[in-house]
Amino acid sequence: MSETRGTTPLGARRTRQRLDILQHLSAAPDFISAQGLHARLAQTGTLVGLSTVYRALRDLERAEQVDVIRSEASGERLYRRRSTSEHQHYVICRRCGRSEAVDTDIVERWAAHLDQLTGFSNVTHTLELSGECMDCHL
Amino acid sequence: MSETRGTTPLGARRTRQRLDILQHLSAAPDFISAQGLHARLAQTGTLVGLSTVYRALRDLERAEQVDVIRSEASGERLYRRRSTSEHQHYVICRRCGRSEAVDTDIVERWAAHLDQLTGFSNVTHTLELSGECMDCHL
DNA sequence: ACAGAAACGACATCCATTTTCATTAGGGGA
DNA sequence: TCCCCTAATGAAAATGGATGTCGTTTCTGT
Ligand SMILES: [Mn+2]
Ligand SMILES: [Mn+2]
Ligand SMILES: [Zn+2]
Ligand SMILES: [Zn+2]
Repeated sequence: MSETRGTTPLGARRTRQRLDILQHLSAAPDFISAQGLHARLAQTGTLVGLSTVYRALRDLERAEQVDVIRSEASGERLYRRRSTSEHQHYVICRRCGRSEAVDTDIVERWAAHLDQLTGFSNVTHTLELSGECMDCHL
Repeated sequence: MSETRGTTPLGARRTRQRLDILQHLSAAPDFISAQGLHARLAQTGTLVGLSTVYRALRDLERAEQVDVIRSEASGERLYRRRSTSEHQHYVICRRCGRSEAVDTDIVERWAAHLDQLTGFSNVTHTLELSGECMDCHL
């Protein structure tokens, strides 16, 4: 009882749609929106409802399986499958969307002291970096 | 010719609405949304169209007169008049919205090297901090 | 196989922000 | 000061990402 079987990770059922979504998300090299992912799935003949894509991404976010940013350009939330168990920060190319993980140890260490520095408790941070990748810069 | 008179800052006309908006925004101690500001103006009998508030805030943002964050809770963009000429980062209380400027020199210096560290050009950053202020923490 | 619950998906709805467009009113120049 | 051009305004409609609804489908443990 209260046994966590490898077959049922976190109360999440394993449906054809969830698998397809996770697979296509993992295959995407960069951040992608719910709608973009839905379009990709459709292209390859994988029929998944848009609502389902939104829900699956929301659940993946809760399970901390993805990093999320907000596109300044389109206003969409963009998702990327995490490579490590820890959250990461990325530089995203403003032009083509290419993303690259950045070493933010310095910032993380600084952030860890914020509770003392600010008088606020349970301080969390959001850090997004954008620039122009070498291919797009001129 | 091509003379920049003090009377015409940046092609922006000085209307009653713009002045009221800037005044009320400056009076607000914390971050406030377009709709919140619009409501505040209405309360004090200052009639300004909601579109006008949105437009004025957009222009203030372009002129770098305000710092902007995105409320995770309401999804709104929140604005705060800048006290200095440089951009700032803040800790915002998740519960009551109180905001406090934070010294981010360390991060700023780190960010200045990102072009070399990442291979991206013109790297800009977004940093948002949220926590619970002393009044709200239990 | 069965039953209860979770997931689907087409569609409706929400809601912040933008756009439209007719009207108003700044402000530089004469 | 008066004119004119044009930016600014605002009511209303449109946009668009995201979430809610609800009847149907599909898991999964027993
Ligand atoms: Mn971090
Ligand atoms: Mn900064
Ligand atoms: Zn690029
Ligand atoms: Zn508080």
